[in-house]
Amino acid sequence: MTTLTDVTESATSKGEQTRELILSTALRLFREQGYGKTTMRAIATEAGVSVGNAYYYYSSKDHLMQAYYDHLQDQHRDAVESILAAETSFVPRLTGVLRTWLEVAAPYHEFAGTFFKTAADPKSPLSPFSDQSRPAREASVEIFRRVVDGSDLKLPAELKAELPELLWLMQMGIVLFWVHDDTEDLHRTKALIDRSVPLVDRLLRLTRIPGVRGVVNDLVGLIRSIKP
Amino acid sequence: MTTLTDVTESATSKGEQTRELILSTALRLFREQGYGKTTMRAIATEAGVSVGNAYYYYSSKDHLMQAYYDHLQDQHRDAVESILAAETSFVPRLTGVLRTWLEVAAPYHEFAGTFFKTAADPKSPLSPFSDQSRPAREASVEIFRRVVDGSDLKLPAELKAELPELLWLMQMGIVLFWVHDDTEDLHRTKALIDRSVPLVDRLLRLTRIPGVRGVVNDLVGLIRSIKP
DNA sequence: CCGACGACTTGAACATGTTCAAAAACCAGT
DNA sequence: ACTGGTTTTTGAACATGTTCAAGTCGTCGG
Repeated sequence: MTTLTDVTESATSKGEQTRELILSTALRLFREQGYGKTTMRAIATEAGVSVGNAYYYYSSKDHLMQAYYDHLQDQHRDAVESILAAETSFVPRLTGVLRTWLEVAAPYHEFAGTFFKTAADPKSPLSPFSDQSRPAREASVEIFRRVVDGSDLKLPAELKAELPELLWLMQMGIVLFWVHDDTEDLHRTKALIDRSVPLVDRLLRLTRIPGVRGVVNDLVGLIRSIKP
Repeated sequence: MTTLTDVTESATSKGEQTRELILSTALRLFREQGYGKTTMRAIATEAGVSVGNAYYYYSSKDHLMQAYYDHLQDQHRDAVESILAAETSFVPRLTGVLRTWLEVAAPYHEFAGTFFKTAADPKSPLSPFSDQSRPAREASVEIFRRVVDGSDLKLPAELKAELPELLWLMQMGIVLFWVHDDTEDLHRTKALIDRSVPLVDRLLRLTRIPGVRGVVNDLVGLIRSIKP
């Protein structure tokens, strides 16, 4: 299991070291006092650099969040590996991947609200639909593609091709639920995952019924038509 | 069809007049130059009051958006009346209600991005899931309840009871799509509405198939369990 | 008319994200 | 070691949302 300070591990050149120092300081402060209460001045002071220097490496406070998000993605990708290697049935694969996200993101739960606030702005590079977050998005969809491909699911090809993106969308929904979930130990979000995944599984198996098939095809067609 | 300046119609006391003046000035500037570029100072100057005075009536810039949102809701509720009165089949009823939203909100399309940015913050009173926006949300769900109840849809009772909230959620999704839609004349969002509504209709009719019925019941159960 | 009380209004002051011109540090190439 | 250029660093200045102590106005009981 990786930790936060890992971000400094791969530091090499002088400039890179400063960059990583600023990032890890920022993330620590975000975690300790929340995003809103953490000022750029505080980040700079704690990191032992000037305000302007922080802006030299991160052109805005939001970009520090972007960096955090990328870091989170990496952690999730790594943490999910063992599940994808060991498990072959669809339900535990998907459940595992989604619950792993919760674990990885847990330390930042409170701060995540502000993150998604920024991400909701279509003009922000942090928007999950923006061009700039395409790499992160595709990396995330890739995880779900592996969930599907490595499982015992039998599905019509067109649906199987779209499914990873749909699961990614499902995760977006769960994340939205998560940021609003202030129950102890996040048990409502966990319950949502544990109950919705089997439901998805049953829904997918329903596509064998002829009457359902036509609707699903239209649905896939609709999704294709609105995607780009 | 009501217009923006209507907000001043019901003005009575001195204070109320100033309040409405500030709001209409703010909305005009938001529309003309976007939310970000409109400063509180500009609003105050244009309205002929001091900055502090604007804060006396609206405790933050976000609250001016909240007020805008309420205004939008009212307009939508009124504009939808004729459709609900004239039409009895489900598809045109729902399509009409959704497209009417587009028309009412159109002048604020660009500014809406910023609106949903704020609304995405779980701690913001503008969040569609917050306590403070409960009245607006319930009013909106009420519209969809009328869409369902006044239509020729035949559905199992449990599903019919949950459907209005599901349609409200669908509208949230469409709005999310809308804020990202920068095509000419919003034709992608319109296409989404025109194609997804018949699909929803067909999906709902599928619930008559016994195999589907069980899954739908579980789905309704899941939704109920996570609602409060 | 007086005074007092609340509603309203003001603008300067504050906090914080961001910019930028200048200084410092660093790094060849000679 | 010197010089020219590039990278990095600095901190003061700026823009803008927000607060607040003080002022003004309107009204109502006496």
